[in-house]
Formats: sequence, C-alpha cells, structure tokens
Amino acid sequence: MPITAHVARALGAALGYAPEHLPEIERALTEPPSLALGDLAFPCFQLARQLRAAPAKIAADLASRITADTLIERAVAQGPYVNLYLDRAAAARQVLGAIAGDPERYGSRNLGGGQVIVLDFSAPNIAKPFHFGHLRSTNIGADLARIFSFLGYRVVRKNYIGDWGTQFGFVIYAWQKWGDLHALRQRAIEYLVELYVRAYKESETDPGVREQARHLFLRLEQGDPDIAALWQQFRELSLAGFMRTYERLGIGFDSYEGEASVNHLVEAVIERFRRASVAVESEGALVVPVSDVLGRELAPMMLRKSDGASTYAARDCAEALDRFERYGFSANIYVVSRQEDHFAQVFAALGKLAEAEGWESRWPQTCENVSFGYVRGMSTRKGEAVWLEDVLDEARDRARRVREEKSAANPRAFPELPEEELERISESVGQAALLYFDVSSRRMSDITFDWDSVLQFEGNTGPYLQYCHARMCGIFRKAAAQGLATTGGPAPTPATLADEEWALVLVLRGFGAAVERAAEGREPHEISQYLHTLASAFNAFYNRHTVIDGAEPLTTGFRLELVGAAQAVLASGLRLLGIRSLELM
RNA sequence: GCGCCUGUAGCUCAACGGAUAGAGCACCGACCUUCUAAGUCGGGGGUUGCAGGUUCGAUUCCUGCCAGGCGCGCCA
Repeated sequence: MPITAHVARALGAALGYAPEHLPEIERALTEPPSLALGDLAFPCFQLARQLRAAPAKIAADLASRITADTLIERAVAQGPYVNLYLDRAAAARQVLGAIAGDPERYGSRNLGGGQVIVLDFSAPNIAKPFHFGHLRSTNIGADLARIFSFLGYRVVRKNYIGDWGTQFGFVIYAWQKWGDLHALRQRAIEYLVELYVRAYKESETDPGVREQARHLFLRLEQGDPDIAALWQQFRELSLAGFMRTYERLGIGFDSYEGEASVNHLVEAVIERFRRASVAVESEGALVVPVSDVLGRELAPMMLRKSDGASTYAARDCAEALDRFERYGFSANIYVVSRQEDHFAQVFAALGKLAEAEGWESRWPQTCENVSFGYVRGMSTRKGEAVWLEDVLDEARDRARRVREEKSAANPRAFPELPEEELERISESVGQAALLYFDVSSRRMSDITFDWDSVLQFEGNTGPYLQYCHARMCGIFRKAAAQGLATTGGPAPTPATLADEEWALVLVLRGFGAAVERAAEGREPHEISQYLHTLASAFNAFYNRHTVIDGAEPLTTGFRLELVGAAQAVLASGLRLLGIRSLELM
C-alpha cells in the first residue's frame, strides 16, 4: 500500500471514518515545511467546522489516538496540524522497492487507457526560418507527447506545416523578380527567407506588392501548374531543412501533412457549413457568427474572403474534421502561442456545425489550445530572428570550451576521451541547456532571448541535471572497480537513515505526482522543477556522505541502492524532457 | 472600445486555498589529498502592482482599478 494511503487509513481509523472517506483524507495530506516538523501533515481546519471545535484541539486529540505501526513512527500535534513522522527505513524500503521493481516505468500510470490524444505542435512555416521562437511549441509539444505516452495515452504527433497562404504569394513574387537558382540550391531555407523578407519590405512602401502577392497565391490555390511546381520545390527544400533540426533535437512526428494537404477538403467543408445554415454571407465574405457559443465576445469566423480565397480558419476546420474521423481522438491539443481567439472561433464553429447537422460532438470540450508566452526579439519580418541551428551550434561550442577549462584545472577528474565522444557530450550538454531553458519557467511566461541566460550551464539548468547524473554514474564506476554491486538493486536497509538520505527518498516518492501534474496542467515545467529538486537533494547527499570508501558495508549497499534509484528517476525525468542522460561529462 | 494573458527579492522565475512566500543568477564568506567544484554550505536582500470581497486561512478564487504583452472578419 502506498505511504499516503497507509497514513490515511490510520487517520481514518483514529477518526472512526468509513473506508469511502479515506481518499478525502489522503488528498488533504500535505508536506510540512521542514523535515524537523515531520514527513506528512494533516490539517484539521475542515474537521474543525464539522466538529465545531478548535483545530488545535482536534489535532491534539487525533495525534494522541494514532498509534505507531510498521510505517508510522509517531504523530505529533503542532498547532492545527497533525504531523506524522514515518519510520524512515520502512518507508525507504517501500519507495526504493517500487523503483527497483521497474525502474523505467516508475512514476508512470495507465491513466489514458489507450485513448488517443492528437497533439499538434511545432508547425513551422515554409520559407520562414526555424528560429529560437519555434523551439517553444516544438519542445513543449514533444515533452507533452512523451508525458502523455508515459501515462498510457496513445499520442498522435502532428506537425501541421504552414505550407499555404499569402506568404507564398510574397515568396513567389520575389522569386519571379529576383530569383537565383544557384542561391536557392546553396542555401535553401535561408535564401527563401531572404526573398520573403525582401518582398515584405517592398510591400511596406508599395501596396501594389501585397496585391500581387495575394493574386499569386490565388493562382496557386486555383491550381496554376507553374506556380504549383515552384511551391512544391520550395516546400521540399524547407522540409528537408526542418528535418535536420528535428533530428538534432531527437524529435519525430507521425504526420507532416500541412495546410496544403487539406486543401481538397476545404470546399466541401465550407459547403457543409453553408448547407447547415451555420455560415452566412457578410460584406461579400462567408462567415460563421460564433459570439453566442462560448460566452465570449468573439468576432465572426471567416471561411471565405470576398476575393473567393479560403482562409486559415476554414482550413483548420477542415483539418480538424478530418483529424476527428481519422483518429477518433479523446483530446485534440494545439500547442500554438497566442491564438486564443482563433482557436476559440474554430472550436465554437465546429460545435455549431455538429449541432446543426445533428451529430454527437463536444468540440469545444475536447479541443484545446495550449498557449505559451511570447519570445521577444524574434520577428522574421524585421530580420532579427536567431536561427535555432546557430543557437545549438553555439551551445555545443561553449559546452566544449567549458569542459576543456575544467579538465585543465582538474585533469584527474576528467578522463581522456576520444574526439567523437567529446563531440557527442558537447552536443548533448548544449542541447540540454537549450531544452531545459525553454521549460524552466511556466509556459505562459514570456521569454526574452539572451545568449548568456540560454547558454548558462550552472545553477538551475539542464547541464546541472546531466552533471548530477554523471556523478551518480561515477559512483557506480568506482563500485565496479572495487567489485561491488553495480546496479543499485535491492539491498538491506539500515535501521536509521541520515537526513540527506531520507530527504532524497521523499523526493523520489513524489515523481509520479509531478508527472501527473505536468500532464494535467499541460505544463512540462512541472518536470523540470521536480528534477531540479531531485538533483539538489542528491547533491546535498553526495556532498555530505561517501557511498563507497569510509562507509560500513551495510551502509554502502543501501546507498548504492539509493543512488541507483535516484539515477533511474533522474534519467526517466530527463527522457520526458528529451534531454540525454550522460555517464561522463 | 472588446477579448485573452501576465504583474512575487536588483535580474530570471517557483509556491494542490494552508505552517516562517522559496530557488537560480548577481554580490559577500566558507568548503576539493576523497565517488567529477558544471557542485555544496552559510549571509544579506519582500507592503506578492493597488483597493475591496469570499474563507478559519488568499501569492493562489471573485470584482474593480493601475501597468505591461498579444490579438481583434478579408496575414497565417
């Protein structure tokens, strides 16, 4: 039985509660602010109301009625709280046993039961750079995908490439005017971006450019073969570039079908909206009024512009309907920044369509826009974007320099490694710094790009976690050299645990809860925060105690198991964040 | 004007409605003959934007202000 359930049962017995109230008690349990005050706490405020007595009196009474057992050492009333001290050895046995039983899956749960979650993320625009700003959707989405998988959902990773729209009019306009085949072959995306920026800048002084671009896009949508061939070529070149970046980030998708792929569905869907009388004509355009659905003042959603071209919203509706038919999702999540109104319109419009057509649907409930903060200083149009590839390169190079400095200062601690191994480590450390930085704050906070904070390797950073993992591995290398257990498997537990050992056990106990918070709040930051707490607890332990030399054999055995458990959980958490665990740094 | 989001230490950020609001960076001071010092320990630093309300209890929930960001039918 899990620790909290055991404690809830003891409290329930002391209160004379029926078993069905135990989950309530379990939920009410909190952690005291410090180890000195106990390991778990039960606040008595709610009871005070029911029993019409002072919380402190109830706490005192309750504490006196709890008897020590195999897991609970003692209960002490502290003001309105009943503070429970656990038998450290018994509790450690339980936590470490659970981890050793299945290290890879510890903390996971089959919450999803195989239900499908479609996760739409990354979605870069063709002919626009994959810059640092795109990392947010890509990284948050990939993290959520791993987290949902870990919790038993079937996740469909969808990269809805931005391969359609007036922006292509701009690129094609620029290509026809200045196009240079040689430059295109040499620098593909970079060159396409230059073309786009150049055309866009021209349109700011000459409104006719925008008109021409719009017209070129209309021709594309109407199937002009020359324009379509150009578009096809641009798309392929861009996608090839994106794939290199994804590979480097270790991220893959189940589908790369973009807006263009739903093109052939759009007309039929618009027709459905019209036939169901959900869409109405307005000022020459076709719109769906949606202000009456979600209780918000939303502008009407436009399906077709007055010039006859379909809109982004129309394609999103068509794509969502197609997605629903194909995957039968239980949740449909778009990891897209700052498009709350747009998605509210789309979900509301789909809800109205389903209602008008008389089929069961809960579009506004099953669809969700997971938004995130703005990355400052990354406008493509202003040409100030920083390419993600460049950030990755710089991160890798800095990681390499840092290691060189450290190994020069302390050669004994840093073994000579082959060049390719050094390359691999530098790449991983740099990548870790980047990926962790992105989730080191809650997703809704805005981020200001700044080389020095992104490429920080000390403190609350990805490399700090990797370093901690490498230290754990170092302990096992030493153990192996002395012929000791190298896996950290089950070992006898000493009668007493030091504070640092116990604190680490308590942190390990909380991994599953952190994963579930991350899933529920669509918030990978929960994982990064948890891992930082874990690494800090480990480093505090590491600094205070030796595992191998100078410890009793019993202690060494237990500590190896503890370190093994911590290593398994740290690696597991890093995996959820897409960060590689390193044995050496 | 309307909608959404955000205001917490000098900076970047935490805190299931719970105890003395915590980390990192920066600054000051300690700690490597030891399993990697990318680390650890200690120190200074706060009217949680303002004012109300709900509650035994509010950084958290509600309302109104103030400030900032983003968006608002023919960009995507």
